[in-house]
Amino acid sequence: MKNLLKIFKSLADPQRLKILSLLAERELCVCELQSIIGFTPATISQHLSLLKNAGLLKSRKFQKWVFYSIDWDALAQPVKIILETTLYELKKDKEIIQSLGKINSLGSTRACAVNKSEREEIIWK
Amino acid sequence: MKNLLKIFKSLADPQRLKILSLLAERELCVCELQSIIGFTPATISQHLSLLKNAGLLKSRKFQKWVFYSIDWDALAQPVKIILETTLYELKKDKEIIQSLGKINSLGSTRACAVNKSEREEIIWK
DNA sequence: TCTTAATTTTGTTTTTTAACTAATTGACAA
DNA sequence: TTGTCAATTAGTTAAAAAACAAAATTAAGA
Repeated sequence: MKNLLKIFKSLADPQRLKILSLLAERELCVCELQSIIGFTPATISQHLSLLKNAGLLKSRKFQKWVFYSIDWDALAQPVKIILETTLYELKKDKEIIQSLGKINSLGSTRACAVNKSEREEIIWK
Repeated sequence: MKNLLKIFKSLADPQRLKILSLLAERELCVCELQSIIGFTPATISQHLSLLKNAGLLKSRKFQKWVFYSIDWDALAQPVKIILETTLYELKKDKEIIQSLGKINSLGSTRACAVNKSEREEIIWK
């Protein structure tokens, strides 16, 4: 029960649902998430470590940045089902749609976006 | 998002997961739930109204008692999937198994169990 | 009608959670 | 090595949640 409980606690917050929806699109670093959903870097970092601790996310360091993404491979089947269902539903939400729209307008001049092609060759840890 | 959030908040508590697992077996009144999982009637009642408010439960009055059960018919498909997956997983949990065992040893001499056959003819509201 | 039993509501206390600021760590660049 | 930027950790505060006891409500039964 403890594992499931951790999952549900991690899903029981609007900011974290937003973060998950964004990470379902592509990997993002803390500063990108911050610029999309607001709050301080510390707050975003807290949400991310909570989600990671629940087993939903993985992260990797690249240069100065830490990139987070959904850890699909590590998810147990039932959790995968719950997360997929949730993400599918969230795509209909106005506020989520708005956030997703901001991903594309992040701009490629951001420091963390400059070495994109190089970054994508790095293996996940 | 608000609806899903309500669902996840309602699932993010060990007592409520236990209550849902019990109600997945059969309808139960507040006093039966109380005798299985403990806490005061007021606390049980609070958990039940929170779950009902999230749309997961329905209730009906029969004589002195209020019987609660899972409102499968009213659940939207994605919520149904999430709840089914969750209940399936919870069946493997030691603590949940223990609680489920207590359903059968509730005893038919309980006041609320005496008119069982009569009760089951009453329509849900 | 009056009493009793089951449940709910109200008010209170304690714990947990979400946010912030400030201090620390880690990686790179000057 | 030193400075800078990204991220994390630590410490604080305010809000939300979970429990309880006590009072209010509702339905039966005396």
